[in-house]
Amino acid sequence: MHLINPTKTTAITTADKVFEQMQYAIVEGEIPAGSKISEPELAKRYQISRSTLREALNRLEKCHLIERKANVGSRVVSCTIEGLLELYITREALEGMACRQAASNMSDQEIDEMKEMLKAHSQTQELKDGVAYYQEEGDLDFHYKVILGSHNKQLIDLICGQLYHLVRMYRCQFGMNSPRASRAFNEHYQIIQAISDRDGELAEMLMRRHIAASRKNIENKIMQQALLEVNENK
Amino acid sequence: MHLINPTKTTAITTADKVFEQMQYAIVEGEIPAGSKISEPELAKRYQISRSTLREALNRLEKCHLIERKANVGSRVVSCTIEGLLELYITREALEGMACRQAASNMSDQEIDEMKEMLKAHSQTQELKDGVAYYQEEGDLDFHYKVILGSHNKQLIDLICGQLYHLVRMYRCQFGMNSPRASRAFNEHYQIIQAISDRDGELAEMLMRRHIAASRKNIENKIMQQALLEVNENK
DNA sequence: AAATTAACAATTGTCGACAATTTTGTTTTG
DNA sequence: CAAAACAAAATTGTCGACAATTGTTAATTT
Repeated sequence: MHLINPTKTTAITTADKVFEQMQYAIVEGEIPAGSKISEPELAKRYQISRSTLREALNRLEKCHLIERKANVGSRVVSCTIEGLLELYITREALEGMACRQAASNMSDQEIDEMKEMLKAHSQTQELKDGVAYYQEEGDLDFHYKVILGSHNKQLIDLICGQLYHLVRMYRCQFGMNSPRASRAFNEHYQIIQAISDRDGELAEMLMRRHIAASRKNIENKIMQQALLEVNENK
Repeated sequence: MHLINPTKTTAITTADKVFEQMQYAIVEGEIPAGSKISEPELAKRYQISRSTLREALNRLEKCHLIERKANVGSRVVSCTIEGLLELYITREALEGMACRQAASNMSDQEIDEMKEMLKAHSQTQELKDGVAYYQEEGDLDFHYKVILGSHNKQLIDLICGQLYHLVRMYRCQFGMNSPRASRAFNEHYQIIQAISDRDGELAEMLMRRHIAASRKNIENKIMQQALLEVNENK
């Protein structure tokens, strides 16, 4: 998954590096969701000046991982259920369109590569029955390829550059490395087929259903979790 | 149009104010599209330090009006035809979904207000036959109301906070304050009707067609312009 | 005692200076 | 003469200090 978790990153400046570190820390909850950010404290922790830290904070704000108020300060975004649903609605719109565009704009070679990737993932999944691996890495990998396949810079930047950090954060914080793998796999296969057939309308529809299904799956999981907690407390 | 061009803004800090000034300057082409940004020069022009200017630049980058490269500097984005089309494709996806959500989430009162706004615009249009006014202000106003009506913070932030500055920039730079007013008006009316009927599916479809029509209109206009230039040069 | 005000501490915003990098122009070399 | 290597100038990135604002605690007033 070099696209999301690259060992060799494009980070040039120290602000970039701190940005990446903080990004992981926030996504994984090491810096807790909803917590206030103290500039002096973090500057000390990362051994940089406040100016550099603020530069990093600006980038975190760009991908919606923190929120700033003038003269008050920054907070890590909090992971609410409403926020999660809003995020998935937005993904449905953007990735659906990206998928439609991919059906028009991907080269034959790109399509072939994606088919092979899916084949490889299917084997890996069977061998290790490593559901977690497939769901986490494979799913993201698939979506990334489709988005990039749209060849639409605006869409690519919005989804990959901004939304997906939030997506990963929600996945981590709500502990969603979970199943739906086999069904998702079939859905992926159908989507590639539609792209391969250059059927943009169908491709968009399938991608939207795929994401909507994922959203509903999560909704159910959260419902169950809530019910469980109610039962424990009585 | 207080939503886009508020007399009383929420700008608190000086970086905010400079950001707003530069935003207008870029949208209206006073700072030319594609031009390099010299931090020392602009800091002098706005009578602020470079740190403050860089804070403003970060916000401009957030709404995609400038692009930065590490150790190289910032450039104002350039208005290309491909960029324009990509922008409209993205709008189609996002505003379509926002419209679907608006059909679910707008209150009856909000819907009534929007109906009245449209009525007012229709009268203004007839009286002054001020096509330009309607197209420029009225159209943006309508779209804003729908987007806000989605009650989806993610969508609202993406569209209003980021995309629309670019939309205005393209409109300014390509000189698109032009007709399509009467047809657009009917389309607006149909969309409100669908929202009022709580028919999200139809509302989304109509909004997408509305934006796609606008995109095709622009495509044609650019085609003609290109043809004109070819004829002049021979 | 509760509420208001006043002083204080802490945090954020802004500034000017220095360090690192890129760009430009010149010189050198083949 | 073209290309590569070097030197100088300009630009960006980073730093620490000061100014302005906010949040908190203590004192005052009703």
